[in-house]
Formats: sequence, C-alpha cells, structure tokens
Amino acid sequence: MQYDNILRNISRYVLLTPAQEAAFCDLLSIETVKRKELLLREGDVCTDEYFVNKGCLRQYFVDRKGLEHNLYFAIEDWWISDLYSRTQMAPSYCNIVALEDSELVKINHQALEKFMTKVPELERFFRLSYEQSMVNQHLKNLQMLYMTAEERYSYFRERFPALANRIPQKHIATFLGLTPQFFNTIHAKVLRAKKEASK
Amino acid sequence: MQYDNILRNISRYVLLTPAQEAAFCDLLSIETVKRKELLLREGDVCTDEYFVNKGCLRQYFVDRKGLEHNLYFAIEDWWISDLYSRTQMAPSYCNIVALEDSELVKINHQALEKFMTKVPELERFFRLSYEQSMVNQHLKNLQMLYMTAEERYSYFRERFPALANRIPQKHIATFLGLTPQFFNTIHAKVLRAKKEASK
DNA sequence: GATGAATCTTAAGATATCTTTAGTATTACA
DNA sequence: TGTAATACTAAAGATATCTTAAGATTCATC
Repeated sequence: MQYDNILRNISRYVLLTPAQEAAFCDLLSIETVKRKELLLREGDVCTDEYFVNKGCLRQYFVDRKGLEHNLYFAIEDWWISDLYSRTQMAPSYCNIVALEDSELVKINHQALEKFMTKVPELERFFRLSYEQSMVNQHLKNLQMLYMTAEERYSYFRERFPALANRIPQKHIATFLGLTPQFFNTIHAKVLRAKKEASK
Repeated sequence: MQYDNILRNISRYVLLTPAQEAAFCDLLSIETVKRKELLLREGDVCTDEYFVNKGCLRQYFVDRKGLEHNLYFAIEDWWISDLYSRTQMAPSYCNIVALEDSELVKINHQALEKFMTKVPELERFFRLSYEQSMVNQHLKNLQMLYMTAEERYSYFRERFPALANRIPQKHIATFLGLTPQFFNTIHAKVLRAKKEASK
C-alpha cells in the first residue's frame, strides 16, 4: 500500500495502534513531481512535510552571485521539508527540486501539529527523529571545521554510497562546500586511491 | 528560586500545571563547575542534560593534530549536552568545559525520558526546541558553504553580541572554522569597518 | 538514433586561508 | 600588587581552494 513505507518508518521509534495508524493516514496524500519540478520555491512559505516513497530530491540555496549550494538530499525513506520556513511561517530562502521523477507522501503541518496533541506517540517520533537529525547535522558541522576537502568526500562516499552514485558530481561538490572543478580533481584522486587499495 | 529560570524557559513553548512543574523539579539538581573544569570528558558517555543558570561553557572537539574546534557555546538560559553520546550511548568525541565559574541545572536523561511518557507537554517542549535548534544548525551549515570568513564573523557579532564580547577570540575563531591568527586579521578589519561606519 | 544540453575533465593563474614565528598586551591568581 | 600564564597582534612564506576557460563525455529528449 502507498503508506506502508511511512508507517514502517515511524515504527522504527514508536508503536501506533491500528486505529492511530488509520487516523494518521487520513492526514496523508500522495504527490508526484517530475524531474526538475520544484516542490518548494524560494519565497514561498513551507506548509508541509514530505516523506519520499520513490525518487530523489535536493534542497539548495542560491547566493548573491547566482551560485547554488546544496543543503540536503533525500531519497527513498527520507523526510524533507524546510524547517526554517515552516516553523517561522516565513518565506523560504531555498528551493527543493526533484532530481528524478519522484513520489512523495505529503502531510500538512498544521494538521500534524493538531494530531500530535492527541497522539503523543507521534510527538515522540518527531522528537526522536529530530534528535537523530541534529546529531547528523552536528557531525557535518564538525567535518566542515576540521576536515580537508578530500577527507570530507571520502567520508561522504562511505556514509552515503547510495547518493554518491546517484547524484551528479556538481551537486555533491557544493554540498561539501567546494566548486565542481576542484571537486573533480579530488574525485579523480579518491577513485585512484580506491583502485590502488583494491589491487 | 534556583529552578525559576529553567521553568520559565520551558514556558516559552508549553504550559505545565503546578503539579507537573513540581514533579519535574524533582528530577533536577544543581551542579556548579569552576572555570576550566570539565562538565563532560571525551570518551565518557553523556547521561545528562544541562541548563545554564549562570556562567559560560564551550563544547569542543580535538583533532588528530591536537587542535581544538569549538562546536557550541552556552551562556545563561541555554541548554547544553552531547546529543551524539547521549542518544547512541556511545563514548563522547568531544569535551564540555567551563569558560567561567558556572551554575547548571542537571537532568538525568533516562529519568527525563520516563517523565516525558507521563507528561507529553514536555515531550512537546523538546520537540519544539529541537526544531528551533535544527534551524539554527542548518543556518550555520549554510553559512559555512557560501560565506567568506569575514562575512561569517560579521554575522556572528550581529547574532550573538553577548558572546562576541565574552569569549576569547581564539575560541570564536575555531567556531567559525578559522585559525586564531587569520581570525585576528579579520577581527581588526571588521572593527575598523565598524568604526568607519559609526563616524 | 540524432542532436542539443548538461556534465565532466583538465589546466593555468589568482586568492583566501594556513603555518610558523615572534613580539606585545592582557589576564588570572598567588 | 607582581608575575607567570594566556591571549592578542603582525608579517612572511606555504598551501588549499577558487576562477576562468576550453575541450571531451555523457545524457535527455525528440
């Protein structure tokens, strides 16, 4: 069923009764986006949470010079939204775009807030999910402080092998805080090192 | 009273009944640390959350070369802990040390988890707090991707004026991902620019 | 399957930031 | 209040990363 994945994702942290699951599913709808279509446009206010059933998306920021900087990727079983825009109810400063044709589960956040007051288990789910996300963000932050570009990329490949081979290099580059050109020289180096090691 | 601050902090997001507040206070204790004392040592498992009643602390990571990288500062009314260590129940990879003699409110996290199952309002408080923290971390992440060192420092001074004048420069430097020496040249430049502007 | 668009690759010169070192000022604490 | 420890400042040479530009591949779409 179309909501199986999201329910299984939630069950990692909390157990909902069948009745709670059914009530939760009433909040959900399916949204499909084609490759290159925007899920969220800079300047719009983000009112929804999304869970990826199928496909691949990226969240990016455009600086004054017009350069794009990727902040987040999402593939199957990941959540995506713009927390800043959603919590402050302010215009978003970034875009979310599909890198592949994608199928998403959509939840209106206001409805979700209301639901959480009645089902504390779901509140708990998000509290625990956010804890985990904060650990991940903290880790990325730390890496930016002390790792060299090459180390960051090696780590990225280890940590997200599924992404490394699915996303164009130029997008990984700006996610790591590098220009695509410089990234490429590192990429060549890392591949060479890997080849050497596997001999 | 010694728990007034933390209760007021919680009331920003949720309303607890007097009975709930009293029960919550039963979980709390006061811990004082002298300047330079460690609140958490690398390798130890973090089992507590702390709220700063008075003082100033920093969380930092030591790299292979022995260089310190600051990840987080906390002053009055801020929370501090090592989320990674606490959620994974794994040895911490960083230290928390007092920059000034400080007074903290301490909560054992296991007790807090149990309490949250009984008082969903508190679960909600942390869910909302984490949302806010994630927005902040996301913002810092973004800055590291596209801002120049000077821009990052100017932003830091705007955003955290209380910290900018309270924390040694070398610690702000590594928080921004810079060496203290290079930071200093920027510092001089930013001060000069500010002086010019205020003429 | 052909064609234009997007992406990757490479390289040379420019720049931001780091490293090392040393001297000066400030602060902590006895 | 004096003194050692810590923090700040400054400058020269080294290095990582960026910028620009151009050619080579790969990919998307008709």
